[in-house]
Amino acid sequence: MRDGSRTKELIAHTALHLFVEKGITETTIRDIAGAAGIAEGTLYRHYESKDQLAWELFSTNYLDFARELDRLQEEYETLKDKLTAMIRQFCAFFDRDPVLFSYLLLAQHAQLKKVTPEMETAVTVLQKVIAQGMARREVPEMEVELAAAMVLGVVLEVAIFKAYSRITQELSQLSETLTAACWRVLTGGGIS
Amino acid sequence: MRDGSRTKELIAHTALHLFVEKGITETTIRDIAGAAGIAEGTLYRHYESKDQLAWELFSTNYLDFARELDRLQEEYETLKDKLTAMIRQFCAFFDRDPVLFSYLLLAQHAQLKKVTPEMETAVTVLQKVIAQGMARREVPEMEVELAAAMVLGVVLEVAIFKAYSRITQELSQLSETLTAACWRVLTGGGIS
Amino acid sequence: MRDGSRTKELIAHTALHLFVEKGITETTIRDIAGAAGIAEGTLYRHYESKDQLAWELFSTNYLDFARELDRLQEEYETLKDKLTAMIRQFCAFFDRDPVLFSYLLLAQHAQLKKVTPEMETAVTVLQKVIAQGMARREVPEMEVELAAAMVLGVVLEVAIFKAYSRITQELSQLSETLTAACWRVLTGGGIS
Amino acid sequence: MRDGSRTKELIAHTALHLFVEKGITETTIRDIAGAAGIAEGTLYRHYESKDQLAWELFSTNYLDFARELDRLQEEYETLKDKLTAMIRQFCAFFDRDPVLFSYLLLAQHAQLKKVTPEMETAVTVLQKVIAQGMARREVPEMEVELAAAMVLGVVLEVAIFKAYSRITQELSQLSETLTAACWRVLTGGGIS
DNA sequence: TATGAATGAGACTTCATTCAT
DNA sequence: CATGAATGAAGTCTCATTCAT
Repeated sequence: MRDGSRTKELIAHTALHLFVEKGITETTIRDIAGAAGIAEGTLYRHYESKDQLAWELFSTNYLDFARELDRLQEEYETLKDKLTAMIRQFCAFFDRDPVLFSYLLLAQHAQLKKVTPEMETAVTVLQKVIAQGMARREVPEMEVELAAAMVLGVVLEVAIFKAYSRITQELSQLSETLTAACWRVLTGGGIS
Repeated sequence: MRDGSRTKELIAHTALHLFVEKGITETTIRDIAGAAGIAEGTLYRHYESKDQLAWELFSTNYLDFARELDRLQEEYETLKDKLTAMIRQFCAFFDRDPVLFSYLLLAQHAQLKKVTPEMETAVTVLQKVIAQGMARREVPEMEVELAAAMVLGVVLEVAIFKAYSRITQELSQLSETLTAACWRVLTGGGIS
Repeated sequence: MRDGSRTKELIAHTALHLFVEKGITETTIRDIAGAAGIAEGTLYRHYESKDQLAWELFSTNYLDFARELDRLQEEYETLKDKLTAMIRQFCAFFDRDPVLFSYLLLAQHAQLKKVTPEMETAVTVLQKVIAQGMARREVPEMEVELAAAMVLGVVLEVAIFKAYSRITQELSQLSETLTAACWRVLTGGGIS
Repeated sequence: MRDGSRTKELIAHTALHLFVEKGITETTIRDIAGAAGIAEGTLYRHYESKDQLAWELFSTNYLDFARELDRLQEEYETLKDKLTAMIRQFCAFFDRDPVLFSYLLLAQHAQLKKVTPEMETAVTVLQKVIAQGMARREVPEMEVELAAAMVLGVVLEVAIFKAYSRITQELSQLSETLTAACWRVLTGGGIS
């Protein structure tokens, strides 16, 4: 009652889980309020609308993660080190909060329309890093977008498999395997 | 009756596009009827419900594609040939109807719950093929699910990039590049 | 079911009465639907929203009445004849549908904001007619708006008294009395 | 306590303006609190409810004004003098606080239901005064309610025009003109 | 007295679905 | 088979009011 920000976090947490479980549109305000143990109207003291709640949940984490990745890659010199660190970070992020990851994944299609091109995302960071690596002759030249797509695909799809429990190990345990695979994708089959 | 089945296809086609454009839940029966130039009630002559329409659109194509892949892989002996053919097929499928591909992608989250484990999907086919390849010592042993995830990721994410116009080439033109990348992922960096 | 326009009229009629009885904001969609014997959703097949219903009810009749008055005044030459006819018409309008009149009165404050200046209203017609009468030297010069206000006030307030049952006679029976009073207001007390 | 009554007046003042600007139902407690710079709950320290606030605003001023008029008319002997004084007073009232006048006007429809017949209003005072004038043979006999309606209409509608800025002069400047017009209405066109 | 987070009834509106024509 | 007006359950959101601080 005194601490409104606690309520806001409670709503965010509850909504995130329900969104992932049932889908955003399929989750009703009543669902969220009920699960959070608050009144329906209370939600609107903290979020303007359901859409805005979904967007805030998405943008905050999506953009924050990109910033985190960018800060991280700057600490390293080579593409190989950058990539290693980024994938390690990605795995840690997933393991820390798989539900959040799932949300980012499922919300993408709807929310990405609101992401303006100047916003930095994990994709743009990855492309930038790969482009630099090519410029440094670390890896052979190829279309940057294609390279980024393939690298991203390797990591993302494994995470998706994990989210669907098709893979059982912690993602962090696979970090090196993923890095190696990505590196092979980028280096075009030369000796790693 | 000929006219009737034409109407059904018209509905399917229109719905598919609207579903991709706006999302399934966000697309109303009125939207579909309006865009298809038919009355709202008419849709129910051809589909039991909106859910059933969405499901039919998904299952038909999702499962058909898996069957197609399976039939194809049987024509080849080695994993490498199987993979090459499957990826070629995947790219052709995408290029033939990118909207349909987008639909399968977006419908996944909601519809996959209705896919029973015994149904054969592209994922199961891929896993089966990879498992055989490992048994045949074509590629080194590793967790099949992990291998499948990585291979799938490479191909799928490139398709997604293409769907978002982040990549401009036709997917079929990238077929060999993708196959090579997947192969490197699987073979652990040995000489291809 | 076949004739949608009948339903629309039913809604209009029901809403009008409820709006007058309870006020616009105080009347709910459920009230209207219940009183009209239709489902709540049905209202939205005929009106975009409650606001639009209130506006259509207002504008149609308000503007129509002005047009009617204008057509009428054109049939006469002198201000006196025009005024006589207009007041007679006003009284007939009131007697024909007192509820409609009450609605126009009560909706004014909220709806008049949406009336653009170029729209012709009873007020503008009255001002025009009085201005012409002054130009023709039928009545002494004075500020047109002031003259119009006073004439309108005489007629309108009597109608309001009637609407509140403070006056019991039919308005049409008072038509001549009102005309005479208005004329005295305009002519500044000279011999009529 | 001094501070408290100041807060109450602040609320009254703020609410009055918002009520006129947006309508009573359309004005929320939050609107009022926000505009007055107080918390939402504070309003309830001074008024039982929003309805009671609206009613107090109305009844106080509406009834006070009637009392004022009544006291005033008693100071004069003849209808003509009474009327002159009352109209002068009305104009002064309007010019002093046009927003308050607008509020009384717009609140009428909703609040008048709560006005019991024994309460003295401006209308009853006017009727009483006119009835006396007729009894004194100052003006010809006619239905008192009708006479009152017409006189009231002249004055009220001019005020309304002024409130809508269709008339620009101060109402007090029109006081004599209005009195003369009303007199002509009452005297049936005889010599003023 | 003042605050403002919380409440919850209820308002408006949407939309999948039905059915008489 | 086609139509489209009608339905009514359910969803989102508002807002007067309460109450712990």
